[in-house]
Amino acid sequence: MSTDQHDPTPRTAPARPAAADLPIPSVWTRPRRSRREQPALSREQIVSAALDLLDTDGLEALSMRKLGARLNAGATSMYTHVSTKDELIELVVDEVYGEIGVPAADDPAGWREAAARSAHGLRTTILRHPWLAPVLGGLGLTQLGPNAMRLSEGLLALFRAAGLPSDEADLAVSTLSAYVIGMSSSEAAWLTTVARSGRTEREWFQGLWPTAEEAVGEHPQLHAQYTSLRDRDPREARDEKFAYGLRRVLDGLATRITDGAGGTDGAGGTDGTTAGA
Amino acid sequence: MSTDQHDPTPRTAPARPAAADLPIPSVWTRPRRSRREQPALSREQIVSAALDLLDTDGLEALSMRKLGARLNAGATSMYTHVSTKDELIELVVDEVYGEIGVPAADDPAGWREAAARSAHGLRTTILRHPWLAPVLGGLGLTQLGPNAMRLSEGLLALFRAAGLPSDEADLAVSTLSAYVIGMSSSEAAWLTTVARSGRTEREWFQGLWPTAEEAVGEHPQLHAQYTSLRDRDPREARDEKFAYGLRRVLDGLATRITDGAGGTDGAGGTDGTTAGA
DNA sequence: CGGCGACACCGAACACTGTACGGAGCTCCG
DNA sequence: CGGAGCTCCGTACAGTGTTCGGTGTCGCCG
Repeated sequence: MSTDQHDPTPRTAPARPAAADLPIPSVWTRPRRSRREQPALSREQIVSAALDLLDTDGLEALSMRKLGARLNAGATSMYTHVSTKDELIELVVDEVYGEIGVPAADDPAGWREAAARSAHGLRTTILRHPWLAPVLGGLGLTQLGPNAMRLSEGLLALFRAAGLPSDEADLAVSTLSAYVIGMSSSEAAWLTTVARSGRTEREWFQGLWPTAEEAVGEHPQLHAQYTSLRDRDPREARDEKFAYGLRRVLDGLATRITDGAGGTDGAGGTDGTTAGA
Repeated sequence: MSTDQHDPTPRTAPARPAAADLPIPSVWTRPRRSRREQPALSREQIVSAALDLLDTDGLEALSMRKLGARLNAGATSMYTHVSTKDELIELVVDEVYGEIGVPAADDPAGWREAAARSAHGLRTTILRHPWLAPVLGGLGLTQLGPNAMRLSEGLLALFRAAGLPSDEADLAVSTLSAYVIGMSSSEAAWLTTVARSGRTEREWFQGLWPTAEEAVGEHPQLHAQYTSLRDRDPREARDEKFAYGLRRVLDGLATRITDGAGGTDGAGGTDGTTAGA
């Protein structure tokens, strides 16, 4: 082959020795391979390196300089492929959206299982990349990346196939996503603080106990809740909590699907309009 | 009176004119009032100034230096009252939690309206302080601040009074909160980007339209959804979307309350365990 | 009443951050 | 052979959070 595109040595060799003392620039010390036929830095490369950095070191560890270093590139070289750090993060977010399988819309009767599968998929993705939690909070559900769109489209189709009219399918997707993102982000935040402490989830919880017990003060319900959590496997408790809420959300959606649909929604009382204080 | 504790002049007067030209330091130009009996800087003061800054200029505008300037104090003076910027933010978050009314647990039959009221309260608080969205993503639901605890306790009591056992009341509260936070954060994120553009919500949406139409590409459901949103009042659409999801969540919780409770949960199929891809 | 420890405040400094800009090296097209 | 155009990068700027040493002032104790 004529291309040596994965050359292990840094591309620009010894940087720049000011002006003098450089060891005779010969053909051999010169960097090889053109820049044109293999630009050495690509958007995908940058995005995947950023993802790596985020997953291993967390959100605040991602800096353009560190990212550049990891790619044997200068700090500002990224800006020819990505216009801003925020844009880069949006790209990375869509990248991880790609991990979530798109549900199949066949079998209308199986909508519930399919929706549950997507929900769990979204959750595991968030837990695998906990830095998503604050980022999603700043980005919202309305994503324009191709992978996010594929997923939305699939969910939309799923609820359409289950019998909802198109407007309501949108509402249903948002409801489900909001729940999953809300719950999973909270878990991710918890896991992040635990991880930062270097302790296990259980150790951290028990270390927190004295503080919590005092803070819980005169609140009997909270106290009961905390004590009952004390001797449970935290991870199992989280799994169960997520599953419970998911069942409730799906139950709520089911009232609009399995019943004679096309009703005026209703079901509740005046939930819709009463503003809270 | 001997104390002039709310002196309108800045405490450190004209900052510092280098070395010369200062107008003869006499007894009269000296700052009055002791530091001991009115420390001039208090935690509450700092927190409320920070809240102000956050509400008017957004999350990234909050810096210790700007905060200090607003309080006529040096940048690092905050650190005697607050150990870290993150801690400060936690305090501000609990402060805004205080805006949300705690539900009353009397009248078990009215649980649904009460829960809906709390949900709307949480939502309006998040929309009033949109910087909460990314912050909550990094903090999770488990808050130890007094106001957050008051609210949790109230919600817990509400579901207990409605007939749920204590473990399940916790699950119900989490479900509801996750939905509300997920949905409202998404709205807040949207509003933040809109606000940054200086346009109205409608203008921004219509300006986005060409891009969106292209990005939507081959996805028919998404296309339909976007076009149907095109001629609606965005704010009304958001309100309706939130209300719809809230009804669904409350419907789902209702299956565990108004029915013969104490069942084995069930209702769905295998929602609980199937992991997603 | 004098001294002293505690305390609130602050200026300077450190190690970083995102990014604008100008220039260097390169390749391809005319 | 001369640009045009592109990628890459060093430098620089205007910030950031936080540490540290110092300074002035207070209440308290002897």
